[in-house]
Parts: sequence; structure tokens; C-alpha cells
Amino acid sequence: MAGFDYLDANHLRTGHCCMKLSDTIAHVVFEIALDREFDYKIPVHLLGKVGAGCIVQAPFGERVLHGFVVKTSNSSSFPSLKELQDVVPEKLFIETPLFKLAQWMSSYYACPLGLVLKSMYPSYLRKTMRNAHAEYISLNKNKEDVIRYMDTLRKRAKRQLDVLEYILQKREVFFEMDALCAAVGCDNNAVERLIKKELLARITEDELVKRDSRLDRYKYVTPINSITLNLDQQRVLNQIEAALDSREFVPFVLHGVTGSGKTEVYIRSIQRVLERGQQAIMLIPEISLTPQTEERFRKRFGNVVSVFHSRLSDGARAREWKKMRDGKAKLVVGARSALFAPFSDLGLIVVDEEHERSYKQEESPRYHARDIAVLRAKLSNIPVILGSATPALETIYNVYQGKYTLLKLPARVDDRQLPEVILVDLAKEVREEKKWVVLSVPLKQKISDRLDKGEQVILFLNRRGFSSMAVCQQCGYIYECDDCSITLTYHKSVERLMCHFCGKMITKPVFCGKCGSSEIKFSGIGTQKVERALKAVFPEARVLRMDSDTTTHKDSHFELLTQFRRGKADVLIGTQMIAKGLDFPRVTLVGTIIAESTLCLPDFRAAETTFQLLTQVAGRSGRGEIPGEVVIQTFMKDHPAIVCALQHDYDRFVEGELKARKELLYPPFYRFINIIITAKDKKKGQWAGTQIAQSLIKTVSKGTEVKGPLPSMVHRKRAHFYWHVLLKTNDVFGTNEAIKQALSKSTRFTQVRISVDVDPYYMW
DNA sequence: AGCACGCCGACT
DNA sequence: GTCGGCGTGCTC
Ligand SMILES: [Zn+2]
Ligand SMILES: [Zn+2]
Repeated sequence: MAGFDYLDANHLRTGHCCMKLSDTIAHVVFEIALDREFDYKIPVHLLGKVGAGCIVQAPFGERVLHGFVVKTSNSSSFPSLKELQDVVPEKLFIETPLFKLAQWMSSYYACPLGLVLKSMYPSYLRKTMRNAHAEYISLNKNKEDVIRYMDTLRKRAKRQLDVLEYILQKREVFFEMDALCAAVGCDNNAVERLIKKELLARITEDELVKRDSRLDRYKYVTPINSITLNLDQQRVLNQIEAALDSREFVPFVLHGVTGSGKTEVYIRSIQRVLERGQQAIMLIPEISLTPQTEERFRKRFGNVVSVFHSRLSDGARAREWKKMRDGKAKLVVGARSALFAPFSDLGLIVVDEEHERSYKQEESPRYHARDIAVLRAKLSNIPVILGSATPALETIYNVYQGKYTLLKLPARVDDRQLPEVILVDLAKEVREEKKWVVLSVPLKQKISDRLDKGEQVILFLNRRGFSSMAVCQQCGYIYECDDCSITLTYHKSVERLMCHFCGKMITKPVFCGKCGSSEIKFSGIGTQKVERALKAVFPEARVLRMDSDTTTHKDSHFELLTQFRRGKADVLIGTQMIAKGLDFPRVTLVGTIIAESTLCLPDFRAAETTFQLLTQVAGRSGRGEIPGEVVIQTFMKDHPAIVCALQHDYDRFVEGELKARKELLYPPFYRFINIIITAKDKKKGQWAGTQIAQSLIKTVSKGTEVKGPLPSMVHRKRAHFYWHVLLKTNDVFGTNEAIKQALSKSTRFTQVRISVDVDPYYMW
């Protein structure tokens, strides 16, 4: 999110990969939270075989660990060096550009290099690579024979039946023994019996590889392009192709309205790359990585596509990774982690929906995949495409700065009708109804209409955060911090409103600061209340509620949506914007109970996020014959985020929002670094936070601001207390150095956990 | 981060 | 007497 204006080559200078034959010392990092290198002697039989990027086995204390060689040299300040034990096969080396990427990430995101490498290069690979004769299981008979056999087996051997059923329903052909047993929930026995009966066969890794290449499955075949590009698409593609052919780093921002055919541009660009014999990476947000998306790429590019989903088994992941390294897979489609695909001649990276927050990893290393995509492109000297209907402010700001090249697709490729958007002014409703009701008259009417017609409705309310704001029930005024323009949160224990950004507190107001009314509520409304209001008016309506109460386990979210899709309910109430709402064929109405629930989140990006969401909803054409309707209830009908979204005026929104960010010195004009402090003991955490903040105030460079420690919004969670120290800076590398010092020199903090988040999205 | 070492309380 | 709690400190 920081955008990419910080390529500072100084941070990339270490770690030349050339192996010096004469070097006798290896400097190694391990996959542990220890930001240190350890030196080892290179034994005679490994001389010349060890260089930066190698993975080695080394004795470490009582254990033997895998580590990454950072560099080699001829000296070490450590007196009693141990010797390296082994080097893993050459095929597993980390290539220089990726290694440099890791080093940059380590210093920018303040994360030990070993942990960065761990997340780029998952350890399961080594496990499967190490036993080169790993065994796989596959069917030994054709499906019909197996099914016939299954009938004779019925009931007698439940486990064996389970195994066969599992294999039949999967699209994969080869299964690892352990993974298979675990997935089915049986032991090796059932599988072994099936092998004895010659229904299943055992295949070794080597055979699998041989068979795979013999089949010639991985040849790139030029796809047939059935879709004709329009003039805009052709113009954009020409520019991208020029950059591809000249092999230069060009960061493109592809700003295309919903339905303008961005994906087709991606596909043609990728096609060009593959034709040149190079490889490509296509990043897609996790939620959009559906089987349909996968199919779209497979149809076009066939077997050279590798898909990285989060739910792939370790074995499957390792296999995909190897396919890429061996040059069999030439395009990887995936979420964040696909960015580290081990391609030897990468030609292009595409980041679709680049404004999506899910590109930020919310655990260490807390990197932003979009920014790292730009960096990888820079290091590989290739173009990168950042596509979105609503590019992030950080991204468009880089366009204005002349750092990124803007490409526009202003028109839709189809002539589908956009949904009609109706704004309901809640202030007017309150005047007429004498009180604030959850469902306004126009919304009620429209719901009633859909229920009569047997069509479906989705209602949306972002409960997160809205529950703790101080809201006037008469005029809708929401208290915010005078200094920071951030919504204040109500804290019951102290009866005060607090700004979690600067720490300012005010006493709980009695009268509304805008209209003088005494009806200020601090509880907000939740989905249950919406459900009750709905039931009161439409007692016979079938309602599904989708929130943290009803979606307790992983798949319940998906299950609820499936139920709704199948028409098991008339109304769905959700806590997260289901932007694709109108993609449900029978949904013709999407209602936002109160836009403030996202617009007034205590987050300086709240307006931007709301604009993105509304643009998405208002831009969806829907699948049905009838163009849908979108109802937005709000007290803030004139807010730019709402007005601009409805008028499809991205430029105006950005202009205003950038101005506001500049005034308040927020990103993209400054960068934040958040230091999160966690402790069971309140005093210990408070003390650690204070120590860190005080140390930083002294050591940090001029122009860097230090705030805190402030209690986090959810100060207490799962028996732990949370604080944050917030830094505002323009020198991330320098500030990170200061943080490193502050965390190491001051007497070590016991029973306190500290983590650093650079360019954070969630700051409290 | 792990893992050993070490120093106190409660069990065989 | 020893088993086990986890505080402290080290790992090339
Ligand atoms: Zn403030
Ligand atoms: Zn008011």
C-alpha cells in the first residue's frame, strides 16, 4: 500500500550469488524469529558448492536445522565455528532475484530474513524433496471397473469404499499415501489392501516425473481467441505488448470500470509472454479465486497453468511448485503466495483488483503483495499490471507522481444495464417518522414488492466498529476527533469517547453537538435488530442472517450462501458487503441499512473503502434479465464517497480524498509503522510500550512522529492486553533500524510480545 | 523460536 | 530423595 517509490538499491547490495570457490565461511540464517546470522565453516567436500541462496543443513545447538546461506566469505568473528553438514539439491536453490526480494522485504517489513524466506519458500518442499522416492497412489483400473467393484464391496469394507469414493470425486490423479489417509480418515491398511487387489497402484516420484514429461502435457499451445477486443482494449494491449517486447520495467495501472474487459487484456498480455517463451504470474484476491476463475485460465492456457489456492494440500503445493521450477507450468494463478513462483524467466506479473486489502498479509512478514509484485518486476526488469476499477490512493498517487503509467478502459464491453441506485436520506425519514427506524419507507416498499414477486433481497450492515460509535438518533451526527478526523470510539468502563489515533479523550456527550438532541446512542445496531425489524413488518418472510454468530466454522459462510442461492430464503442479512450481490440470479434488490457503518469506521481509509464498495455494487450489472436496484440509507447523502460512487466519478473522489490526506499528513504522503504490544500482565505491557516509545522519540530521525503507547481499540482480547505505538515517517528503513535498537538494547521485555506492522491497514 | 540448565515446591 | 513448574540465557 505504500506504493512503490522506495526502491533504494543500498538495501539490495548484499548477497551476491556468485559462488566463490575459495570462500570457507558461510553466513546462515534460520527459520526462526532471530534476526541474526550464524557463521559456519564450509567443509572440504562442500567447497565451491555453497553460495548465497543455498539451503543448508547445519548443527544449531542440540538440533540440526535447515538454514539459508546469506553470503560466503573468508572470515568470521566467532571463535569456535561448527561445520555445515549438507547442501540440499541444486534444484532447490533460491534464485538471486527472489533472494534479493527477500532481503528487501526483511528490512522494509522489519522481519527476520529467515522468516521471510520461510514464507516465500515453504518448508514442506524440503520434506518431499528429501525423500526422493516418495510414493504416490493412483487408480489402476478405469473408473467404470472401480465403480463396479465398489458395488461388490458395499458395506463389507467401509474404509476401502471411502478411499475409492474420495479418489473418484477428486480431479487429481496422484495422491500421497499420508495425505490420502488423512483426508479419508483411515490408516494405510485400507489403501494397502486396495493395492493388493490391483485397484490402486503405487508410483514413485521418479516414475511420476517421467510419465509426466512423456505425456507432453506441458507444451504451450496458442489458444484460439474467440473474443474480439474493442478499440480501448487494443490500444491498452499495444502499450503493454510494447513494454513486454522491450523487456523493461514498466509499472502499469489498468484503470477499467467494472465490465470493461480487463481480464481479456490480462489474458492477451499473458499470451504474449508465453509466446515469447517466458512465464507469468497472475495474482487474484483469495475470495475471487473460484473454480470458475480457475477454469477461465485453464480453458485458455491448458496444462501450463498452475493454480495456488490456500486449500491445496502440502503435497499438491509442492508438486505445483516443482512444475514451475521445472518449466512445466508457465502461468501461475493464485493469491499472495503465488508471487514467489520460482520461474526462471519471468515475463509479466498481473495484480487483479489491486486495491483489495487482502493483498496485505496480516501475519509476519506483513508484506503487501501488490507492492512486492512491483518490486519483483523491477528486479526482473519486466512490466507489471495493477488492475482495478478503483485503484487505491497509494497507487493512483504514484501515477500522478509519474512513477506508474496509467492505462484506461472507460467503457463497458457489453451494453448491460447498470442497477438503479436509490439514496434514502435518513434525516428526512427521521423528520417524517419522528424517529429513526431501521427500514425506511422506500426500502420497506421495495422489499415488499420483491417478496410479492418471489424475488430475493440482500441487506447489508457492517457491524464491526459501528457498535461503539456515538450516534445522534435525530440527525445522525457521529463524533469524530477534531485533530485526526477519525471516528471516536465509546469506552463504557471510563464513560468516555476516545480517539485511538492520538489518544485524545472526551467525556461522554449528553447533547448532540450538531442538533442539540439528547438522544445519543452508543450501542449502534446489529444484524439481530435488522432481523427483528424485518420480521415485524414481514412476519412470513424467510430470513437468513450471516454474521459471526451464524458463521462459526469455516464453511458455514459458504453453506449459507449456497442455501440462499437455492432459494431457501427470501432475505439475506450480511455483515460484510456482498458486492457481488446482484450476481445471484434471483436477487434484484440490495439494501444498505446505514452507509455510516462503513463510512465512519475509525480508520482514515474508511471513505476510500466505502467508495470502492459502492462503486462495485453500483457497477454490477447482475445476471438476471431485470436490472437490479440498490438502496443506500444514510444521514450523509452528500458525502463525496457516496456521491462520487453513484456518479461513477473516480477522479473527483480521488482529488478530494488526496487533498484531505495531505492536510492530515496521512498515506500516501506519509507512512505508518505500527508496533503492536501484547501482554498478559497489564503493567508489564504498559511498561514495555512506554520504554519503546521513549527510546524511539530519542533515536528516530527528524520528521518522524511517535505516538503512544495507546491502548488498542480492543484492549483486552483472549486474556491478553493490547497496545500500539504508532509511528509516522517518510523513512521506513531508517525508522526500522531505530525500532530494532529500541527492542534490543533496552532491558529485554519478559512476557511481552512485540510485532511490527509497516504500512498497516488495521491500526488499532 | 526452541531447548537446556537451574533453582524451588509437592509427590512416590 | 525426584518430578516438574517455568524464568534465564544461548545458539555459529
Ligand atoms: Zn485524534
Ligand atoms: Zn443530532
